[in-house]
Amino acid sequence: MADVADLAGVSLKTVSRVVNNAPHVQPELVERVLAAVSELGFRRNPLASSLRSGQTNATIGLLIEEIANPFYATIAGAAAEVARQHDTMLIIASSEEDPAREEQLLRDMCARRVDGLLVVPAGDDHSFLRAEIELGTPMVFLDRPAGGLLADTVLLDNRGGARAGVRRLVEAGHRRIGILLDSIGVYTMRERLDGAQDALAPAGVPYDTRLVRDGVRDPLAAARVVSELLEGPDPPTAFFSLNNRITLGVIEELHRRGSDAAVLGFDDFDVARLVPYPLTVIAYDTRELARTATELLFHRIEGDRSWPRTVVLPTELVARGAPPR
Amino acid sequence: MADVADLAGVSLKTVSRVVNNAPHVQPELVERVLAAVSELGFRRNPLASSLRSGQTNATIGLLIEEIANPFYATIAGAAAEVARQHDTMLIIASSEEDPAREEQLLRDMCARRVDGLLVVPAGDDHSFLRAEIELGTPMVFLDRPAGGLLADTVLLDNRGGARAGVRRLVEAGHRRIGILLDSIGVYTMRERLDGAQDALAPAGVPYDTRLVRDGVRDPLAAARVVSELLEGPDPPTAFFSLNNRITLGVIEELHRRGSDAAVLGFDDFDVARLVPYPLTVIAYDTRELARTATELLFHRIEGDRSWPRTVVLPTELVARGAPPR
DNA sequence: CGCTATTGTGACAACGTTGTCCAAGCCATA
DNA sequence: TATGGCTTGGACAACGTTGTCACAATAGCG
Repeated sequence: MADVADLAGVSLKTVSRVVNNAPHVQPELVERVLAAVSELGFRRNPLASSLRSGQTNATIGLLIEEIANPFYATIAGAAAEVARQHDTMLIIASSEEDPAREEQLLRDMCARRVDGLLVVPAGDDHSFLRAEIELGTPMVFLDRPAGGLLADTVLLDNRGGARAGVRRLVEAGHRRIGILLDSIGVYTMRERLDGAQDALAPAGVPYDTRLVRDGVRDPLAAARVVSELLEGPDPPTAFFSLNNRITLGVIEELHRRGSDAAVLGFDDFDVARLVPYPLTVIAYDTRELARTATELLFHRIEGDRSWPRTVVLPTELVARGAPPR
Repeated sequence: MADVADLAGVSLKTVSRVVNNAPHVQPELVERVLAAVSELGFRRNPLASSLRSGQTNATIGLLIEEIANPFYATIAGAAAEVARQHDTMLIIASSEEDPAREEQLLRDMCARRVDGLLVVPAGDDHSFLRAEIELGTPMVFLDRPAGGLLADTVLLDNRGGARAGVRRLVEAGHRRIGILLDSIGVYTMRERLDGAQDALAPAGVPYDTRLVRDGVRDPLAAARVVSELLEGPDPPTAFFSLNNRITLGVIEELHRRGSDAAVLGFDDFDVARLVPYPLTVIAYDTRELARTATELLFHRIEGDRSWPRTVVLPTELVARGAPPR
């Protein structure tokens, strides 16, 4: 900047004024400075700028579990889009579901003085962020609530969606429903399971824990569990899979066996149309989830200091897949 | 930091030494400083640090077309993983295939003094980056080559993969092959098309431009084009779709019609196993692509100043999908 | 013509760090 | 006791920028 000032024959401060479009600079000087800027290829260093001004550095952080997962990729895409509308860069970090790593990454982002933070929580204690929040870094949690912290949160209606889906199964006469889930340790899974129970009880269908299988991590495991349940005594006539990875495995196995069990799956997926089996999915708008959260974050960044909000977005039942063979 | 120094009763510089694990500080003082640090909740500001030291700021930038696209999401995931191994943060920005936006984002990232840049090019002129490269910001291009710039590049063997796939179709006796592509303006599409021609010519199969359809943007369009070709005179007996979005549409339409045309698709996709149609895909390792590029970038960051390299990764033919009904 | 507004410009310090350099203290050796 | 080396701590400037303030130049007024 000093070089530019020398070349243009003005003071360093005048250069600063020009590059910041500050008022009260003679048009002629502006011209000279701009000429010098482009001659020297000068570009303002936003880091130094935000160091001095203490103001925003036009960066927000997004913490997710795993970028390569389409759910989080969609979130990242929507967040990036909103960020871009606010001329803000997005830093993305993956916690890989590891609470220790999550804490380290969040601290690191705060140390970088991001303007705000979007967090899909992995751990269940986020009280270490309280100091940051009080220090003025706005944060919005999405998909899952923060642990031990009152903060803005945007969630899906996991429980309501599961309740509506299972109610439909029950109304269709199913009394034995196999339920497959990834991990009961995850908030969304617990909510979905609670929703299923909500729907069973009033219909007088007993909640049979032998039909509920935790720890189903991938399609292969799902296929195996379906086999077990179908070959056991008093097999289920319907399956409720609590995420789309599981749904794929369930369908594959049912298709292979030529079974006609009903399938209800939480999470939609793009190729669902192509799947050779009829199923009902509990769908939701992932982009909307992220968009809502990011917009809330920018409200906070722009100074909204009102009481923390919790927003719950609706889910929808959708019929998918090819009709049975 | 000054507050910490006061509380610990040492000089500011000593605090700096402690937080940087510098040698030659009395263990007792280290203790006092650390106590003060945790009491005051002090955290080093890496931005100010890198401003002063002029050294790395432990951040690399990744420019892709669109985060929500699984291909780019996978790239981002692999890049993030390698970055993490180097204790480096990853900034991700989407160009949305817009060259002007690409230029702006790349300039912005350079202004933020990232340690290096990973770029999936959207535009076809990147000469504006020459100044940055000379200024010492390492860059690696992946999936597509940079335009008008000699730089490190990691590519897939698009042409070879297409050649091998089409050769197999030809060897199976197909003489009329419908080819569907997204946009001839994209480098990878041109390469794949060239590969197809490479395989047709030596087998004496004419390259019939009426069978080549550009501008097929989504599965629906692909289905429509398949219909047209099949209903036209002298319909194709095989289809080569140049990306997986198109493959989905092609299969859906063929399945609907009960056709038994052969399908060759560029790009693998996770649910390919479930697809109710036999197909051959040209697969490749997206994670490996990104990993190779990111590791090359870190070599450069760590001081490798050798001549720019171009790495081409192989593709593989894989049989996928259910056997015909 | 002197007086005050108004506008344009620049000197200076500060943001939070760290590199450089010097000084003080200590010990060992001659 | 004097000399030298080694360890440790601190003063200072600098990284690239901007906020504050003061000053100079111009215009407007009686």
